[in-house]
Amino acid sequence: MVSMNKLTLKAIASHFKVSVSTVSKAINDSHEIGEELKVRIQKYAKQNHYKPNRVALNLLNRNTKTIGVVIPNILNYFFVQVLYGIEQIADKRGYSIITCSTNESIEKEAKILDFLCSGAVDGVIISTVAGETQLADHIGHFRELLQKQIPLVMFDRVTEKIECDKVVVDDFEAGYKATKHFLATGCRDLAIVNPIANSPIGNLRIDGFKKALEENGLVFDEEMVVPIGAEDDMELILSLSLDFQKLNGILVFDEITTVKVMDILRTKGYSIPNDISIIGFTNGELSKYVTPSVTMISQHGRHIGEKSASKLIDRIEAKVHEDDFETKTIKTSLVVRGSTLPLEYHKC
Amino acid sequence: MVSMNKLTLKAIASHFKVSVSTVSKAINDSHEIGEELKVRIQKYAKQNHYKPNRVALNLLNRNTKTIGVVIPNILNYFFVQVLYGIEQIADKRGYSIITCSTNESIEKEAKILDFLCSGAVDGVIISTVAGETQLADHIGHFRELLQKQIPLVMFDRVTEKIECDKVVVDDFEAGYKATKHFLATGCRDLAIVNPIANSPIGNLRIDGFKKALEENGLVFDEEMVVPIGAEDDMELILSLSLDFQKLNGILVFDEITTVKVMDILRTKGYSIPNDISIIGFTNGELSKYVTPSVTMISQHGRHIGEKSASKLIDRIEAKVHEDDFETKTIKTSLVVRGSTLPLEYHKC
DNA sequence: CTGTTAGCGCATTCAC
DNA sequence: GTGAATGCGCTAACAG
Repeated sequence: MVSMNKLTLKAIASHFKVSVSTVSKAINDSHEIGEELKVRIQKYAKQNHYKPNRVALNLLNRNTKTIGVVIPNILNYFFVQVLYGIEQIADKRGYSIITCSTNESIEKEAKILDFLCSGAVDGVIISTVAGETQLADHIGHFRELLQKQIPLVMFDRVTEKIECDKVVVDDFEAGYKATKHFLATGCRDLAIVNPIANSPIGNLRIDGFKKALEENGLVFDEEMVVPIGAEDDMELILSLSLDFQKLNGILVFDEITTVKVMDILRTKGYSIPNDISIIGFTNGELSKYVTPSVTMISQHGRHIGEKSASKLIDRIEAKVHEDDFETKTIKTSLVVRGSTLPLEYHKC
Repeated sequence: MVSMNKLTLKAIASHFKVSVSTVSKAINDSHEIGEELKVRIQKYAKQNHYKPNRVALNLLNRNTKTIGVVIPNILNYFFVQVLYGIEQIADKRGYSIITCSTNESIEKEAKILDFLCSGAVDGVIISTVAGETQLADHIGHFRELLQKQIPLVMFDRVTEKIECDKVVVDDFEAGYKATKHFLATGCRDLAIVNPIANSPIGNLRIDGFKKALEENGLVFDEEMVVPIGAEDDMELILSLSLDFQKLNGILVFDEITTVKVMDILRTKGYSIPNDISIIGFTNGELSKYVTPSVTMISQHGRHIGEKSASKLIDRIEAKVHEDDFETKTIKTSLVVRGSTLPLEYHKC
C-alpha cells in the first residue's frame, strides 16, 4: 500500500475537517484547543508519524540550528579530531553539522564559503587553506560572511586580516618546547623537516626553535630547515640537505612525514634514538604504535574543536553582535616516548 | 557602518520601487524584464552581494540538495575514508553533506534518524550501529524514513530486515582470502582475534576462514576465535585463550587491535613473521608504517563511499521510486607486506 | 514589460 | 474553543 510520503498539518486538518491552525495548536499542546479534539489529533499525528517540516520551521525562525565546518582535508587525523570535538559540543547544544572539505583548494574554499553565505547555516567554523599571500585575493568571501552577520570562528590556520573569534595552537611554544627537550636530552645538532613550508604555523614553530637555540647559545641557520613538498622525493632531498653523521635530533612538522623520516633513517642504518632522536607533530595513533614510539607534540585537536564550537554557538545565540572578538590559544603537550633519549642521559 | 545583514528581494524591490517578482525575474535574467531596469537591478544585487535564501528555495522546491551521512564513529579511519568518497561524489553532483556520528549508541542513532526524517535532507547514507539483535526494537526509525519516501543507502553494517540499496564489503571472501594466504605461506595453526564479536560482518569473515580451512583439510574449532571487548585486558585474554607456542598465524579484525596484538607478541619475545604471521583488517596508514609493516585486507572505504553516494543520488533524482533495490558487493584486496612470510618459503 | 496572486509548511496574532 | 489572516523568502502562473 502506498502511503502519502509527507504528512503535513494541512493534510491532518482536512482529515479532521478543521483548520490548519487548530491542528498546529493541538499538536503543540495549546490550552486553547478543546481537550477531546486535541487528544484525537495528537493521537492521529503520533500514529502517522507526523513531524514538522524542518525547512519550513527554519524559514519561519530564520535559523537552521546547523553550523558549517570547513576543513582542508578530512583524511588528516588532526582535522578529524577537531571535527569530533565540534560534533560533541554541537550535539549537546542541539546543532547539526554540515561538513565541507576544501581539499586544500582555494577555489573550492571560495565556493564553499559562498554556499555557506546563503542561509544554509547559522555559523561557520573554518581552518582556511589559504596562506597569507593567497589570502589577499580571496578575503572577500570571508568579508561577505561577516557582512551578512554570520558568526565565524577560525581555528588553527587563521589570518590577522579577518576579525573574528579564533582558536589557535601555541605553535611558537610548541617549537620551543620540542627543541628544549632535544637540548635537555643532549641533542644539540638539530634539523627540522617541514612539510608545511610557507605556512604561518610552520614559521611560528621555527621561531620557537630559534629561541630555544639562542637561549642555549646555539646559532640558528636557515640550512637547518628542510622544506618538503607533497611531490618531492623525500629521501633524495633529505640526503642532499642534511648531514646525518653530524645530526642528532630531527623535528618533523607532521605525522606521516615523521614516520617516513624514521623509515629513511632506519634504512640508512641509523638507530633511533641512539644516533638520532625524533620529535614529531602528530595527532594520531600512528606515533604510539610505530617502533620506536614517537615523542610528539600533541595539539589537542578535540579540545580545539570543542572550544571553537562553544564559542561559535555562544556567538550565534548572543542577542547582540558585539565586536569583542577573542583569540583563544591552546597549549600543546609534549608526549615523551621512545624516539628521544631519556632525560637522565645528559644534562644541559 | 552597519549594513543590513540579510538582503532580500523585498528590500531590493522597495529600493527600486518595483514589485518583488520583477526583481526576482530581473535577477534570474528573465527576458520579460526591460533591459535597462534589469541591468540596474542586477548591478545593485551584485554590488550588495545578494544571494537567494537557500531555506526559502528548499521549501519551494521541496528538496535540500543535502544528504545525511550517519556513521558509528568518526575517529575510525575506515569511516573517514568512506566519508571522503561520499564527499567527492556529492560535491561533483551538487550536494552537501550533513555528518552525524552515533558514537556506537543505538539511542543516538534513533535520535539522528528521527531528525533526518524531518525534511532536513534528501536522502540518507548509514552504517548502522545496531547488531541484529538490537535492531528489532529500533527498526521503526528506518521504516519511518522509508515510509516518508526518503531514499536510504546502507553500507558496511547493513541488515536484511530493511529493504533498501546497500553497499557491502565481501567479508566472507576477505576472511577466505586472508586465510588462504596464511596457508599458502605455510601457516596452518591459526587464530582470530575479533574485536567486533557478534557482528554479522565478523561472522562472515569467520565463515570465510572456515571454508579456507576445510578446503585444506583442517578442522575449525570455536576456540580459534578470541572475542575481545573494548574494556578487556587484551594481553590477559590472549594469554589465557591462545597457545602462542603452537600458533603461527593470527588474523585480526581491526586496525588498532592488529598493532596491539603485534606489540604483545613482541613483548613476549615472538618474532613477526618468523614465529607468528599477522594479517589485519585495516584501513589507515598505521599498517604501512609499523614495524614490520602489516599484511592487510583493504576494504576500499573510499570506493564504498563513492558507490553509496552515487546510488543514493541516483535514487533521489529518479522520478519514480521503484522497489528494485540493489546490493552492491565491494571486493577487498589483500595487501601483502612484512608481517607474513614470503610465498616462496612453503608450498601447500 | 510589470504587477498581482498563490503557495511551499508552519506558528502566531487576532477575530469570532 | 476555533479559524482566518499574516508572513518567513522565493518563484511561477497568470493578469494587465
